[in-house]
Amino acid sequence: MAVTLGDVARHAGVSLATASRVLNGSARTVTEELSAKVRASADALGYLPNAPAQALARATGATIGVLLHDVADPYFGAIARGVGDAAARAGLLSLVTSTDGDPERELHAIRMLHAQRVRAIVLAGSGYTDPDAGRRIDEALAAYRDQGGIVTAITDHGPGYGTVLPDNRGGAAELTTALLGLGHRRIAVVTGPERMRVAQERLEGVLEAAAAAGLGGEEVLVERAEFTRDGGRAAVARILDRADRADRAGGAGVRPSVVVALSDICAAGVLAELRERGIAVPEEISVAGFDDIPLATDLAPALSTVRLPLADMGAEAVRLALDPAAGSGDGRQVLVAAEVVLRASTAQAP
Amino acid sequence: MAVTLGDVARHAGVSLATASRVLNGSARTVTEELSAKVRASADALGYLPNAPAQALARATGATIGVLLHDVADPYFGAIARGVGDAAARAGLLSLVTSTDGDPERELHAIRMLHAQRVRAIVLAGSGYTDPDAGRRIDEALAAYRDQGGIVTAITDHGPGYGTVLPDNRGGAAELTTALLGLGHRRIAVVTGPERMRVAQERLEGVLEAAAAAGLGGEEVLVERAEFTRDGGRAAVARILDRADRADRAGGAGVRPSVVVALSDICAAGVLAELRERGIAVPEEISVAGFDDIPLATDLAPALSTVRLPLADMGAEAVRLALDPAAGSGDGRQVLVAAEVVLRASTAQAP
DNA sequence: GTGAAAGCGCTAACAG
DNA sequence: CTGTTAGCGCTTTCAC
Repeated sequence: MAVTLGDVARHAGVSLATASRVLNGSARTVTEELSAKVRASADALGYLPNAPAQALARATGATIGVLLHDVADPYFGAIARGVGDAAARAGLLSLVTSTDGDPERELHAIRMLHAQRVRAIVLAGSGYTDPDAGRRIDEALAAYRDQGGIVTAITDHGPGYGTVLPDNRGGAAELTTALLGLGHRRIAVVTGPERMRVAQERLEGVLEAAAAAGLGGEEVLVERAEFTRDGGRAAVARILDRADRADRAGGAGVRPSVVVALSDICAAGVLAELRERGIAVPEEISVAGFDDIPLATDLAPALSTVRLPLADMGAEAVRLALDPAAGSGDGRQVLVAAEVVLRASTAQAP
Repeated sequence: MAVTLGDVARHAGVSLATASRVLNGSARTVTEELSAKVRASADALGYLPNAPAQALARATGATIGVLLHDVADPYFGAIARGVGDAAARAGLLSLVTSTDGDPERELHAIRMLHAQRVRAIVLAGSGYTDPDAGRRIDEALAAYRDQGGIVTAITDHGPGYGTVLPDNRGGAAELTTALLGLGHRRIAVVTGPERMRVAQERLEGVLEAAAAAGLGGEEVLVERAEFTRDGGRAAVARILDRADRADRAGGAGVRPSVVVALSDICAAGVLAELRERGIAVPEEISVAGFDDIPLATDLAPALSTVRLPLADMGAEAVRLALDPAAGSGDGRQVLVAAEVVLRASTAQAP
């Protein structure tokens, strides 16, 4: 049914090999005359290469895989876009898998991508810290690499992988310092699940800056949450309830004057909960996020955050994968700067 | 290098055919004894099927393609997530292509997906109305279908395609009616580019409801914009500038009392522009959007909009593609209801 | 129920 | 520079 290379070759009166050479690039060269004939036949017949056949013959496909938590999440969506665009520029298609951060599903996704013989796998959201799940995933990744696959990561996944390294720690530290500069002395941090490397790095940045400014452990409340809107909402609710209970028990002013959510999505939930409780932001409590997702500036109030060039990071991960010369340092790393963006959700401490 | 089916067969002491039958399903049955042996060998050796080879032999791949404007856009991101999940449930991987609505890129993407021999193509964001570009795209799609491909669409693409049909027109009409009920009599509509079918349908819904309520052409201002934040922002700026100019020229009260942006992203831009101009929402002007993207409720103020079950729509499109019995009506359509959600951005007309 | 063998469409030596 | 040919790994008749 479909037009094959053979059909084109016959129609052009050349051999299969020649047709292949002109249509699907090759080192060897073909005379312009035959070349033109083949091209003419190809589009007269409406030839479209059979990618699986090419992948089989070449032992590598024309696709690139992306592993992330959720494409619908603005953070990952932007990365997926960057990966997709860079892949397209290289003539590749991108396979996107949303795993919700579930190690079992990540493992399965990696196997599927491996089976597809994708040219490379970009790890965008698999920042596990859990060694157990990590081992099996590493094995799957190793098997893939042993067969010529390339793995590249956004956020550290250990040495050996080309890595795009956003300055999570530095950005978080800078943000914290800025907040401290506004006079805040009691700060609540809504961080992500322990297994997420980004969450850990960002948390460390906050803690580090707080400690450097002489804040003690009691002045920095850390609350874990999923990196989702509801996670942020619930986390801030717990923080406030606890503070209020302490207040009633005699303490005073134990409420934090600022809450730093380590992801914008989370911060959106924090804002929602605060609004619902009638707590004015930033008059009573300041709020900051991280990532600077596209809608951050449209939240109520406009969210102060740390900007990361998400799409570029995705593109960079692809470049690292496809270009053996890209990246520097022994782990082939690309460092990405984070930039503090102060908007309306943060103000001088009351 | 890689472990092949042949290796497994040899290791298990059976033929290639038998190994294939047990590992990659088939109508024929194999004794439990051999079956077990093969499975044991397979995972002793760490066998992973070669998807391209399977695709070549079977003449169809284990992937599904999604064509959309931009994965990073919440509307499409949610759809992509739904498609990806449904695909995963069917054991398939999903290929995502962002085209920014550019017909040339859409055409190219369709060809790439066809070349990959994807099992189906889900058209999520190709609602062109422009017949010129449409023709070439239809041809590419037809060629794909002639070779056994299945095309399914979200939003109407003409008969012949299985279609998931959100009630754009009805939702827009209902929203408009609700606005009219709040006393608004001068309404501005920020719609999308002419080539986008969704934009047209939604616009028609608004116009229809307005006409039914006896509003004349002068009371409904229509402004086109790209369906992006900046598009919405610029559109509302044009609307206001024009109204203000008219005001100065002697007219009075020509400013609309409500602006309906036919996409939430657009509405976010509208809100931003209004905020910048110091116009209070909803006190001076009400604003409404469409889609109910996840962050709609977190905008400033919380956005009134029309909810569409985006992820479900994506999943439904996949079901339509994979299950020949799915969908009803001659065009195999699945109707999806839209629900008006009134939040803080709309209020009684001043 | 199981195996042998013929492709699927293309690439890449290898000759000429 | 061009053509011949042997696979790539798997599925699938077709015999046994």
